[in-house]
Amino acid sequence: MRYWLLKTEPESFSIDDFAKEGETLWTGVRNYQARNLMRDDMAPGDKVIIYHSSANPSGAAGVGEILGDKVSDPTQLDPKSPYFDEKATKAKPVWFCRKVLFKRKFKRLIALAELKADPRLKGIPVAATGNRLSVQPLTKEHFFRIVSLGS
DNA sequence: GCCAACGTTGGC
DNA sequence: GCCAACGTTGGC
Repeated sequence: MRYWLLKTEPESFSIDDFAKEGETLWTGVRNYQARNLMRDDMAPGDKVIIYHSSANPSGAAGVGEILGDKVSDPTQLDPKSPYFDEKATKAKPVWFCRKVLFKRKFKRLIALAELKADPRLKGIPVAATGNRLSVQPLTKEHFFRIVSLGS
């Protein structure tokens, strides 16, 4: 089993939206490295930290779990979607997503400043300068440290 | 709103 | 294949 961090902008999809919906297709990833991680390296049962980006403050908001196999991202075929990709076809999709199950919301948001300051989270990708990847691998230790900070 | 960091595009 | 220009992300 692997552990991941998934970024979302709470203005468009927050941990509360996620809690309300219960499960969601994690669409809209449009970066090849992030896509490859979602498509090739995720597996059902993997655990994810939901991270609020471009927020006040930004930080870790809760936990989810990967459900099922990779899925063609339906937004790439929708001309009305901001994620529409004219190079993609139904037969040859370019972008993939996963269904993610809501597990829980943290008792408090663990702000980025706190993630950066925690010695047990040394080396965590989201704290690195300029790291824009929206899907990031986490070590088991880092994952459980964040969970314990949020419990 | 600023700007640093990074990814992508496209000319050559 | 190099690299400058440009667009985007995302913290502050």
